[in-house]
Amino acid sequence: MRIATWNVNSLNVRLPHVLDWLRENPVEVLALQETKLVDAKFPVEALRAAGYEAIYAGQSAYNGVAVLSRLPISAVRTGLPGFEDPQQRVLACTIGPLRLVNLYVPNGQAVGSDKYAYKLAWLAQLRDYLQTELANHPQLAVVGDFNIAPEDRDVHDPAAWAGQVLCSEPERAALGALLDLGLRDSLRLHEAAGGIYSWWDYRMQAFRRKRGLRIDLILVSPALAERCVESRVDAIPRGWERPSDHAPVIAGFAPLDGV
DNA sequence: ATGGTCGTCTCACGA
Repeated sequence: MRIATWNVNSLNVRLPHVLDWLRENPVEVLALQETKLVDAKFPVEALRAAGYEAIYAGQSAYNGVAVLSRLPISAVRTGLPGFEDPQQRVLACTIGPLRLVNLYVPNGQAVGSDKYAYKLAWLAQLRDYLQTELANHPQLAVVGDFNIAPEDRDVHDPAAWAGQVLCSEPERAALGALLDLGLRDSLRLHEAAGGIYSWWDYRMQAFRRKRGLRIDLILVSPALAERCVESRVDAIPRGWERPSDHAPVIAGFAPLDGV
């Protein structure tokens, strides 16, 4: 089973890329962030024709998360329990033996800003939620745009980014608290090298200059980590015409235990 | 050269 996550920065604009990518990479599950679509405008039919069922939690203009799956989806929930929020950033579901939590973590704008405080509060609530999900679902994957580069090897210029939003110590500590639950960063199960990124700013020709950050992650529970045989970023779509600023991340698993 | 680009609810804001 292969799963993937991709911040598409408007599914309205990026639907052709998603369909093209799925033709080449027919993963069982694709989690999307920043769909920026109200639910009434979600392209259910185009995705069904491509072989994918969809669930989605959208809003106008900002945020929005969705899960596409070749297999039936059940036990759907949106949002963080105990955290009232009109921003659509969390979508959890069960697909066969897999429990999936799809996240669009707040960006945080700048260290010290109101949005940064919201990000840290959100991440603290997320930790409690994931503790519960992990207790209920041993085969748990937590995927999405985390808007945090875990370590300096995930940053093209760590000195320039030191202390900045996406790299600050409180953000990394909040991510560390998720890892302390027992979740593992799947890419690091297989790859120790730096220079692997999933997001490149649209400005300054950052992609051409290889100036990126790895902020899109697939975290896996211990039972999934044992079965994880592959995890990588597919940077190719970032080079397509009119791309998202993020690339898809893929993880592959040996057959999972049935539910 | 202290910006530079995208997407959207577009002359402003969020990322």
